[in-house]
Amino acid sequence: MTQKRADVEKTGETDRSALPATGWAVLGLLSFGDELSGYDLKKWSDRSLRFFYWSPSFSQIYGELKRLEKAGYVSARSVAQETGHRDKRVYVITDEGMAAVRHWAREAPVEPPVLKHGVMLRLWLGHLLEADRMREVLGRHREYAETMRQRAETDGADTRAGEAGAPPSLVAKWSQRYYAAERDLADAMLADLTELAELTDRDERGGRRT
Amino acid sequence: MTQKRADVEKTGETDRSALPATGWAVLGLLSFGDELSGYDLKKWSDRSLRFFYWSPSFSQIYGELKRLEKAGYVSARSVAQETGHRDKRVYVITDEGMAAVRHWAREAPVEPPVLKHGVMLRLWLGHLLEADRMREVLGRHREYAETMRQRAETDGADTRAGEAGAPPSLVAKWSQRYYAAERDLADAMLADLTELAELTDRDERGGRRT
DNA sequence: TTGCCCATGTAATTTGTTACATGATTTA
DNA sequence: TAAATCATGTAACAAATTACATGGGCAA
Repeated sequence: MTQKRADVEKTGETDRSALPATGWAVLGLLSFGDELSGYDLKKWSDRSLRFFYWSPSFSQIYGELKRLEKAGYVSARSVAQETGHRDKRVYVITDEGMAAVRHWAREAPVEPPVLKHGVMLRLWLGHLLEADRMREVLGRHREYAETMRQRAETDGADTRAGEAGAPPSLVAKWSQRYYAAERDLADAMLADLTELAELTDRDERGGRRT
Repeated sequence: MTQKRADVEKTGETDRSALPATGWAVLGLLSFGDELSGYDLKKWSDRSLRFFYWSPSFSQIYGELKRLEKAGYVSARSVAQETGHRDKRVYVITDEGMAAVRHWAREAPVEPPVLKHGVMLRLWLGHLLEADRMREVLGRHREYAETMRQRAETDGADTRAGEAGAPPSLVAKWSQRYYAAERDLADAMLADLTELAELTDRDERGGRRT
């Protein structure tokens, strides 16, 4: 029950290479080389990061960009829009930024995956639920997983920005398989539920209890 | 790109049935009927919730318990310890608490799962990594998944507190399968990596480029 | 003429973490 | 005698969300 203690010495200096994971994620998007606005980054993260690492909100992306700029990892410029649109602020990764992400990707310890599975949280409370509600929730989740799988498939090409017809990246492939597995897991649980119902049914008929 | 807007009317009243998911998780633990301390809850959540819904920190559990008590969903009493230990504060769910979780489990909309997969975040940055680092990270993740699978198996009996030899709950089964799938997904990616290396190798020998 | 898309950002709030304080008991 | 376990809690901070402000263009 040890409360984790960071093994960082507490010198008064702020570690400039320290960023929250979201910061690395945003810098990672930029590391593919394009000059992008906060808005672009949000859209792109919705069709890439989203499948394996949640997509940050607009305000967070804007915040991270500011932090990255201050750290010297990205540089920004304003571009005027053709039509009456508001000016756009676009960002590119700097050499220092590139070196920093590379270093992070190669050296930083990998945190274990975080899973917050709302569906299972409900089903875990099975003693408070009717079987029908369980089936309903599971059915919906099955559809969600299948939809995500399809999206991972179609958006997979986007992972390498631009490059049309590029082969799906390893992670894009992983995502497709992950959501396929999630769908199959839902099916398996649905089957478990049916089996359980049959057992109960038989027991009731026979007047037995296990 | 719609910024989500809660469909709750903004009457000045605070909705007493509103709780963060963590609050429901803690109340859920208590809904199994035992009288437990914050410390107990943390330990138990580490071997149940953890597998499908992250385990809150001590301080959070203590905070949530306070909130639940204020809402009337749990009641607390202090019990003296035999030996010199500090007094223990134990909690039981109230009837209102029971009604509230039940209602939540049955009616509340189910949020989609949240996944933050640090491992994939690294591998997604494959253009900055050597194949060896990728293998290393994946190998470690494979071991992590296998360990979690085993723990889900052994801790599964704990899901229904007490009841020795109780059959594994649906969710315990799901967790075991989930981590087995996670392990297999790592193996599949490792295989993809090998295949990719072979292709590159062949191309280099033949002097071709695809 | 309603509502969505583009576009950027601030403010307020909530959620969650780590560090720290305290202290007795048991185990290696 | 060092460490881990039991036990509860506060304070400071970090991370992330929602709400809000602003405003033009475009499609149904």
